[in-house]
Amino acid sequence: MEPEALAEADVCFTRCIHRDAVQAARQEMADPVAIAQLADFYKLFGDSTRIGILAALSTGELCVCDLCFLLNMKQPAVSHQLRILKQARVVQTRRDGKVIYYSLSDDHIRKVLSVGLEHLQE
Amino acid sequence: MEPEALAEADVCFTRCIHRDAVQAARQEMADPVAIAQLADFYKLFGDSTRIGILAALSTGELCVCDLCFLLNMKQPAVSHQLRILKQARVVQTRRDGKVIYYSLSDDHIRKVLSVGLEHLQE
DNA sequence: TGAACGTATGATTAATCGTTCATATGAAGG
DNA sequence: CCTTCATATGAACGATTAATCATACGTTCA
Repeated sequence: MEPEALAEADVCFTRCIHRDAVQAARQEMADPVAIAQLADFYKLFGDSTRIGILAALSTGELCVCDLCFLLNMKQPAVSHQLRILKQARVVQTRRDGKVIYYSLSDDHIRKVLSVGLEHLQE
Repeated sequence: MEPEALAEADVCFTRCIHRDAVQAARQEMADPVAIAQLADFYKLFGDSTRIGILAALSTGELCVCDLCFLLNMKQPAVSHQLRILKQARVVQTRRDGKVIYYSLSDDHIRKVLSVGLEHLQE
């Protein structure tokens, strides 16, 4: 028994497989690593708190407390999400004395937001 | 005490608030409803299984079992995710006898995928 | 109509994730 | 230095969610 047939039976006990279409998809689509990275990237946008933060920062830099006030959230909650966004290099920081200003690190982020908003108002 | 000051103290006990920047952000950024919708939309892309399905379907229509085989997943898992994607009108179906073919419902979806992939390979 | 097959659904479990409280860090000013 | 203030961090809890198993549905064909 060849390995492909084994894997096939392993996931679904059926013979309805369009091998040509599957083969084509396998070649055309992004590799699994890119898929996983893409999911991780979009996961950042899949939370209303973080989207709120990003939408706010898309209008200009803000400090942590601005975001707390604007989004009506507690400070640790905001800081935790900012940490996630910063680790993913989606936002960047600038320090001025005791205040730390956050801003979008990339214009790509702004584009992702706008593409999503476009889709919603089709 | 005016209501704004009350809300302010409620979320963070600090006075570091740039009222002009917050005010500007509040006017420029999308309304909270749109923000929530946007998060729900991107949540669909924030899972590697669903992104895998969408990436596969971006190459053409496939049946459930094709996706099982291609992504090496069990059939109920695929069906559950397809159900979520269909409810969100991200994919659509076509029936041919016993087989149900899934495809992307919209070219916007393809664009979202490509914008994300662009960002990753900067 | 009854068997076979592709797909959908329900309940359950396991793991992920965001918020919260409490506390720590680190810079500025007296 | 010692306090104040803006922000960060850690632990714990609660909620969401995806995979799994078992089973139901609906179409086709003999």
